[in-house]
Amino acid sequence: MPELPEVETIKRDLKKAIIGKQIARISVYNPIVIRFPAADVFKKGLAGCRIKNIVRKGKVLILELSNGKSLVIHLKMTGQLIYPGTGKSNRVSFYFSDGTILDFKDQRLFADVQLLDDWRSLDFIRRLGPEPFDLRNEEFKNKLSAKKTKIKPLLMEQGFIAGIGNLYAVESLFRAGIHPARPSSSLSDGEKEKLFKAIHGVLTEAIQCGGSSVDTYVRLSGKKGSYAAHHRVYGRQDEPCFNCKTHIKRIPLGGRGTYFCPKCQK
DNA sequence: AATGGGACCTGCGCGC
DNA sequence: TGCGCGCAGGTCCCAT
Repeated sequence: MPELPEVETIKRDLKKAIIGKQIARISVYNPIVIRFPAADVFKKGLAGCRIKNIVRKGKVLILELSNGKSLVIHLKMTGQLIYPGTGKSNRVSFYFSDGTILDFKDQRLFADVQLLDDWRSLDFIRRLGPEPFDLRNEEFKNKLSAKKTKIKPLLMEQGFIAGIGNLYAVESLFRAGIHPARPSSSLSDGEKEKLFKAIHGVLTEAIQCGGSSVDTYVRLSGKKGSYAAHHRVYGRQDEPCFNCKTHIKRIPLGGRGTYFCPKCQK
């Protein structure tokens, strides 16, 4: 699932590949994924634009265009951007004036794209919490103290902190040795700091690896990210903990599969 | 007010 | 072999 490290990887890949390129035309194979505006307006609004800059906010990817508008893309779970593409996308293909193609694909039809005048005024963006790498330890501690919610669903809340999903929430909590169902406010100062460092460590390493290719995630080139080999708990139900050999448990929390070591995480 | 659960979707793996 | 079911999860929406 594309979370912060995966979207950041795609952003960096895109920056190297398509900055300055001009969109000549667009093919829409399934208009449902175009959230705004209507498909014909979307196509007309993009034709002739150049890609000026690419930004990431949480899990959202923003392509800033030469006409001042922005293409806002959320990959949700199975969205993919492929470049150079073939035009054989199941959702949308962007044809550049140099003949190359950017394919936007999606298996489950959850991902969406929209063409906006001002991406900063989009509700979802405005409600986002701080970027993990912009957040300071002290601030993070205060935010945790103010909440009584279970820590794992809280970390996945985009309005609390931006970009963390199920996978990186459980990996961070394992590293910090914290049980995922602990109330946020019950964490000691030391635990809060440990968690802060764990989040930074996990996200940093995942970005260095180009993300985690579980399910359908691939980089812009179509190649996989390599961080899945470093997962310590995610998807490892009933397998032995790398630290203590205890079997990894899976419980539903926040409606999602939550993996943890019952011995290492208290 | 905060929290939990279902809906949205489709491919895959499992058990019978 | 083949079918049906559960699961995967980001976000929105509704109910409690």
